Amino acid sequence: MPELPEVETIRRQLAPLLAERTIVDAAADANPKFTAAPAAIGGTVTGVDRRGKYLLVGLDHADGPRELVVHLGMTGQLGADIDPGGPHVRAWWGFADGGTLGYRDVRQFGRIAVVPAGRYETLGTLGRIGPEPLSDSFTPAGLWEGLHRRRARVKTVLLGQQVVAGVGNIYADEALWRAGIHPAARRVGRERAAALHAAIRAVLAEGIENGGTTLRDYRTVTGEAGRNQTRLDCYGRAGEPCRRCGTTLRHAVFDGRGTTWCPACQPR
DNA sequence: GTTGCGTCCTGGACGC
DNA sequence: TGCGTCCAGGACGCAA
Repeated sequence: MPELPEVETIRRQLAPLLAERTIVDAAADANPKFTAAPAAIGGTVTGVDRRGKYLLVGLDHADGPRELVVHLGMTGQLGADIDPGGPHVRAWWGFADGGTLGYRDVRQFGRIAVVPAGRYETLGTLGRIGPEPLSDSFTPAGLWEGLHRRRARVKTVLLGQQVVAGVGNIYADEALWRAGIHPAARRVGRERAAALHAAIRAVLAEGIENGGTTLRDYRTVTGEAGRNQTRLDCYGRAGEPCRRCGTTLRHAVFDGRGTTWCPACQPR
């Protein structure tokens, strides 16, 4: 399930692969989530950026600068070696030099859009997305204010993308474990918000350093698995002893999301 | 405006 | 071995 570290890993591989190439052909699945892919035809790639979990491919186009926006959802994969006619391929783009870029997505939770550059207001979450967690715009005070305004569970707020961008289920569990905060807490003080701020940055930075977390579907552009899954302290370890205190980690569903936490280190 | 639940979607795991 | 059921979760729609 691609979160910020996985998407950033893909972005870093994709940028040199797509640089200055012109899209001359494309096709998409009938699912409306993907039908926008051909709107990139005619564009020359100017760069590959990322915002939260969204990949932003800049395009120099005759009708003005555009952006190809790709969200990988749960099982989305991008790759030059993805056969456009292969199973679960929802879209592909062909380049003037003859190569292709395929988008495969088994569960179809991803989505593709093409918009005028920088115009994200029609894209729901991306139009309201919060600060990049590894940038200076994400501060302990800003996180505290974002949490303080809300009465939802702290983990639900993190997953909402409006207080901080790019955090998904895995890294939310990991960051809350590191900060010692119960995932269902509805109030977080300034001190604990600062600890959570540091934890979010740390787990995401480590995730990027390790090339992302592969639990099942995630693969880089070159088809490799990430290495971060061996470093997880909390997510997916329910029933096992906490690495900090030895207490058995618990699992429950909060707001529809499977959640693992340590009842001793993360008291309610 | 906020919160929380249901839905989409499919392969794998599991039980019988 | 084969079948049915459950589970995973990001984003979005909708009701309260």
